[in-house]
Amino acid sequence: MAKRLSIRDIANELQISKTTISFILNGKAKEKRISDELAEKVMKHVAQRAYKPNQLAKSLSTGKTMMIGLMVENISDYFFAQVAYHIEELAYQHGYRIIYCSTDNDLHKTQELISMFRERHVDGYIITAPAGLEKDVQGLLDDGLPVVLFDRYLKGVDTSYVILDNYKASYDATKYLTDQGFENIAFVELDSDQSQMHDRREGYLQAVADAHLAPLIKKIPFTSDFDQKVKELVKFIRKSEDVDAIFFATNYLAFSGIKALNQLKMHTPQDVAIVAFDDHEVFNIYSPTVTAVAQPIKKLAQQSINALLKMLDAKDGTQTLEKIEVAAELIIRDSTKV
Amino acid sequence: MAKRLSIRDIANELQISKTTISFILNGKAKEKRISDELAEKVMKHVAQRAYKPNQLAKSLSTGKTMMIGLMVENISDYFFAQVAYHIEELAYQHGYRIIYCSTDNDLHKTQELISMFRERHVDGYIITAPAGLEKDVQGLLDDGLPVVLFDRYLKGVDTSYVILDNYKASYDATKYLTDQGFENIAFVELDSDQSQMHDRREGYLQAVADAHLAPLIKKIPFTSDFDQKVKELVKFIRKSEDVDAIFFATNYLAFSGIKALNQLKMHTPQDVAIVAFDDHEVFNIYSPTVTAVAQPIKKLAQQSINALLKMLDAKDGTQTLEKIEVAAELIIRDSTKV
DNA sequence: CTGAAAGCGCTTACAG
DNA sequence: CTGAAAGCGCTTACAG
Repeated sequence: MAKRLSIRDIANELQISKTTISFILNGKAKEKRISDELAEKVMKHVAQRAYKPNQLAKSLSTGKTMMIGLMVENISDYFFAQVAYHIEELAYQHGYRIIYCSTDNDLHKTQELISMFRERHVDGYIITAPAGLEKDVQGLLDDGLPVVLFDRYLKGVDTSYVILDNYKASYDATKYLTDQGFENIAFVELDSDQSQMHDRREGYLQAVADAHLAPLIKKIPFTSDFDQKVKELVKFIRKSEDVDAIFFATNYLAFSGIKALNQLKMHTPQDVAIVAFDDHEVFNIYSPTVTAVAQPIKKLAQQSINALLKMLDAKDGTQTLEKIEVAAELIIRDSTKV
Repeated sequence: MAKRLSIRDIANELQISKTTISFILNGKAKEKRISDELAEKVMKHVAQRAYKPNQLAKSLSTGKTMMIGLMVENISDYFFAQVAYHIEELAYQHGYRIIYCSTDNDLHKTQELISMFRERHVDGYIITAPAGLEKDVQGLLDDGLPVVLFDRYLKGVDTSYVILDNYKASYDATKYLTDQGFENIAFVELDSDQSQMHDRREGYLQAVADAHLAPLIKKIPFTSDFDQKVKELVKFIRKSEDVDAIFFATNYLAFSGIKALNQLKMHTPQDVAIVAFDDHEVFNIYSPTVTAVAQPIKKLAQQSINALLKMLDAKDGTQTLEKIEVAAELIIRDSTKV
């Protein structure tokens, strides 16, 4: 293994001190009043020798790693994978690298991952928090580590967050259904205790109430697998004969629902209309195409990384928190045509 | 920001040397013949003070970071996201952390990412290589850095790889179609120059030839977006009237094809049967469900990380390379029913 | 303008 | 069995 060049090698080759080279490499030539010629000479030589500073050593002495820890619920989920992709891209442009992981929405696993990220000294965090993570996030903040909550916030934790305006998005989608004349709109959700689920349910309830209709909520166990969800939904749909529209709180639930409807030989939108929260590329492929509440993924990614960069740039004490609720977009397709 | 504990703090608190503590923490207590009592006392104190060694410092002095660089084509793609998820899990169990990135199959971007990973001193690499990366991978190997090629190999680069047996998988799927009595089987692929595309095409060609049928290949530009692909396929299908089955070389192509068939109001499998390379959860949801060549994702992930760990463990000189071709599984569903 | 020196927090060869 | 010391490759306060 070829020995890597160190700053000392460069210093020796050029017969000047490491200090001077370090200053030049870190853009402090002007500030330290180093002559332009010298700076240029060094830069040229460094480029020619293809010298790359050792980031490990740099991090050890500066305390910054230029790494951001991104904890999503599951990196293999379409929504999170997309978000991760964009965040990676944007972070990269600002000199930051991303290190991801999947929390599986498991509190214990997430706590372990945080402690691993701390050991690795990541500079900042973007987290889709499972319920119960309040103390751990507060712990990070107390130690001066910036955290941006993503997709859901944590009550009582005062830090930046970027979430969808779930309440309004859900309200609007439901109202769209009532406006279309649907009268028995069911809401299918996960029995999880997260802020976004809660807000989606509330939006639905309000819109139904505003239209003087009766709500009907079906909760599916969070831990059930795909086939179990389908089974649950088949049962539910079968016994809810008068339901004329179903609003699924996530796209995965919608997939289970579509499968269930297929099994029941029911047709969309003739027998029952459907709307899904969270768009998915597939919704636009099969017919009927599926009406969906689309999260503006790029925008969410952008806002998150921006919020974090702002905290990262802030000198101690001047923290500016950003609490952002991004508006969703209702994409109307064939599954709700009347 | 609370000052973190260092090994020196622990040493002071316990009135023994850093050396001893370091030995104990690294499981060398026995080897260094440190008394059990002392070792236990230290461990207890470390646990109680919640001392975590600084990985940065550790890495700087050992030269190991316990990080693996995982470069996939696109982390937001279903297949790669799944693989990444499993690799992360397995690596974690062996004390390694994963740092991912997406190459977008772009040579230049990939080269940059490699150089970024080198700066970060990752211990090993798992790479889905874009065409033309031969020299860069060889460069890593020359510097003693282990590389496992994933999903596709690179001709002339002698290192471990884990790929699907694309040729056989493709041959078998095509043979299944000919056995079913289909006589005009088209093969839709991307015009990219990667080993796996090449092997899939060859498998198809051989199976068609073996059945004394004529091949029909349609190449779609790699850079086209979804709608462009659909358009191309609509044109292609319209003018290829006698085609009775289409074999798509990737699941994304299959999605475009399904959309195209929908636009043409053609029915599957009555008008034309379809098979997709790479299974997708959605293939089992909509009807007709889609026959697919499934990559055993978990197995691929497992083999890859194993191959890498083997190289990582090897003392210099005793490298054991693994060149693994994993068998695919043909999952027969409704889209090819006769 | 420039350099010698201390320090970041570990590991480990060496000496006893 | 245990410790003082050098070293990993940077940065930066300090001195000139």
